[in-house]
Amino acid sequence: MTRTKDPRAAGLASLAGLIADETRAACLLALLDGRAWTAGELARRAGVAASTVSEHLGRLVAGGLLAEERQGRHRYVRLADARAATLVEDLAAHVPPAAGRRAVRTLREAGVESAMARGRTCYDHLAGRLGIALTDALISRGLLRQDTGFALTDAGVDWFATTGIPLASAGRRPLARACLDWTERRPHLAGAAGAALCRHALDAGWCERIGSERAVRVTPPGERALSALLGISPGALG
Amino acid sequence: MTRTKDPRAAGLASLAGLIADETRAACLLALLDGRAWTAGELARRAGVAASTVSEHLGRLVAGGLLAEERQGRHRYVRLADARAATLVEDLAAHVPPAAGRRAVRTLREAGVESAMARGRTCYDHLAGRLGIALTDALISRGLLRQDTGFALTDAGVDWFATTGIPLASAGRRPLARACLDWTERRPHLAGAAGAALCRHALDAGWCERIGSERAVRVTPPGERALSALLGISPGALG
DNA sequence: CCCACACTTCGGTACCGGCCGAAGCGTTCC
DNA sequence: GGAACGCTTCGGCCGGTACCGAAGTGTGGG
Repeated sequence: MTRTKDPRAAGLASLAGLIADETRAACLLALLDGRAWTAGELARRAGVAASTVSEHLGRLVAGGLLAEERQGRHRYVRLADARAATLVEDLAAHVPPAAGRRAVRTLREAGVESAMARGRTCYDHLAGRLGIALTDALISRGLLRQDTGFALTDAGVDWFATTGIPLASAGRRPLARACLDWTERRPHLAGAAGAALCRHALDAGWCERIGSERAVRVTPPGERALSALLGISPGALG
Repeated sequence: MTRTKDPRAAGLASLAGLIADETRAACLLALLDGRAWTAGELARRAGVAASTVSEHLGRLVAGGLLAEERQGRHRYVRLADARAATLVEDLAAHVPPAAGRRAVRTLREAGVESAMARGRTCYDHLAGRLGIALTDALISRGLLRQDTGFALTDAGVDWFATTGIPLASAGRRPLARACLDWTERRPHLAGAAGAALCRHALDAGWCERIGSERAVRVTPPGERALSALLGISPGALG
């Protein structure tokens, strides 16, 4: 018999418990790129046996943080929705930066790391120096304001419309939301507008993914478009 | 020798681990009222021995979530800062609502519960129906916008100034932030502006705390002020 | 000066949960 | 059809930790 306890506290504790394991945390961080991973990929990434990660994924799915999709002998898994991604992002943003340091060993690792710092996806929006540059440009042009909160201005809504980026007013998801970048330690545009911008950038060929990682690179046409539409100089993305 | 792991994942897991215990979660939720509690009060609240809660508080302080202050034979403990409060709020907002249900047994409990639903503090800002009414009033008067994010408008900044509520541009804390209310399941005003509004409401006698709980009540002068300044009818707070 | 009180430290217990390897199951490829 | 592959289930091991009561420490009151 368990003593009469607060169910709110129990819910909070069990939710936090889902993330409170290093292996599960590593899976969630990997999945923050917004794409679907197989169980085996996550096991290799986390450095544990396949059987171990299988049990972890079962718990994360049961807890509603992940959605799964079976295809043949593969089990694809991804973050359940934008809410789950926000949860992980928010929590990760509270991790003291000192804990994020990591010794870079090989040249290849250094290359991947600098590409990630330059530009990457963060669930469904753009992050890294690219994300910061976009956010700064939107702010300096009066399309987004960050001084009194975090919201698009009317001019900002117009800009999306005239630029041809559809802003789906999807359900209850906020249009603009701040997401704290962990390499830059500064907020950048997330939410429905951030997702729309990212999708358009990939669709229109402004950016392309590098290899199978979550890093993205700005293409030459993308440089021209960003310069023309937002006055972003290519040097700002170096 | 521990295998080469991601220090980011380790940091995330250990942070979540601080919250991933029902007793610690209960303490954090109790401390969400923004005031300082003694170790004994928290022990009684959580239904565990004093020695148990003592160890938990030690871990929470070491983890940076709580700040402590010793006074004589008492150990006062409170949330370390607005960041820590936001962390707990955010996480609690993701707890499925079904987990929040709780059987109300006594008449006294029902009274406390309805008073809390009417108005309460959430760390340093106002929540409950009172918080929602304030937020709605600010939005309908064009002082706050929620449709494209969450930010004060220029008119909103002016309103605070002319009403005599100082908006300290304190450090990096955002002026306006959305906090999801767990009784109303709707966002209300938090951040520096929410804190300033709450402090002013208590200082000016618009509201007063009920007993030693976190519930607050609107006073008659407060009703007049809220009606005159924001057009909030007393009925909206019923 | 002594007792009551709030809290902490310590020893001990019980339990939960992460991990692995082996075996089992279904899919895909040759 | 058989072999390789990806994943899951199971049993067992191990470490970490939540919990308590009892004893210890320091403060405040009578």
